[in-house]
Amino acid sequence: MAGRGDQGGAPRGALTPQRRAVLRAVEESAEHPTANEIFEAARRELPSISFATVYNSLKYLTEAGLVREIHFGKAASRYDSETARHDHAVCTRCGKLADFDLAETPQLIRAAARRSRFKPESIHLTLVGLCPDCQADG
Amino acid sequence: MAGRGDQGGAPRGALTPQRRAVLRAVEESAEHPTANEIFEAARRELPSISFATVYNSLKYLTEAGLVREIHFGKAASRYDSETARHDHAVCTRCGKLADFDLAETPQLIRAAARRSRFKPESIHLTLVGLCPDCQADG
DNA sequence: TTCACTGCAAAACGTTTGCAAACAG
DNA sequence: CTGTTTGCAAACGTTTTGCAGTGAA
Repeated sequence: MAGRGDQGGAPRGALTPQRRAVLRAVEESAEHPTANEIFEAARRELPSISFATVYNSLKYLTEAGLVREIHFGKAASRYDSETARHDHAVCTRCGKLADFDLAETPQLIRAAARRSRFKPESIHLTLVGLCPDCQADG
Repeated sequence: MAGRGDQGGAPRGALTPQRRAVLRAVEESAEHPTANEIFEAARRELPSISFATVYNSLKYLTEAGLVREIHFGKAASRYDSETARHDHAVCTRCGKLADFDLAETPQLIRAAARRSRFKPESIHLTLVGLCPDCQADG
């Protein structure tokens, strides 16, 4: 079945319309979207896109370094178009995920490596607390 | 169906044989076990224990502060009987998860809170790299 | 009797995979 | 052709839930 025209064939190994739509969905989302949210957004632009393609595209984009995958707890993965190293803060009340950057991470990595005896590659730092909005709402 | 004797009835709100078996499984595991591994270990001691009970018990023990749940990436949750605040290191080669403790976390929390404008509650820090064994195996 | 806890089975959730169809090169 | 990508649907692993049965209080 199938084959109405939009689907199928692709250029060799690069930015297909689907991948572009997925990338745009990540870039244009203010928050850090989940695969599901990306799917919905991409579908508005490319109604025939499938869930599997969203996942394939995210995998491709992540490996290509255009997008970064973030995890916290057992919740669904979220995606971030800011690919440089940075830190996260999660709100315990509304669940918002914010980016920030700590200047002292190089020393931090060295200290952590010394203590753990691991050969360091990267460090993940997440602050858990109340976001500014939730602090205000009481 | 059922009711062969081991299952069922329980004291009001506390350490049942099942919960004790689950707690022991976490404490006696050298590594940080997954729910599945805990299930297998607990079953050796209490053959009739079910998966659901392991999850219920882990939830109870976590809320009671006897056990701590740790996540990394999209892998299954792992459990840790060391409940004091501490940091983790994950090996990119063999997947081993090690504990360590960074002395400078209070300053770190303050710096992160200042940068993110969140009201801090806790901080999660994970070093990603090569564990000592995998460094040796080259 | 009441109520928390157990065991089972099925459901739910996010994610991955197998496969046929559809192209680009 | 060959090789890659898509869409669909079904499978997967982890975790949660509904429900009946059980026993301590």
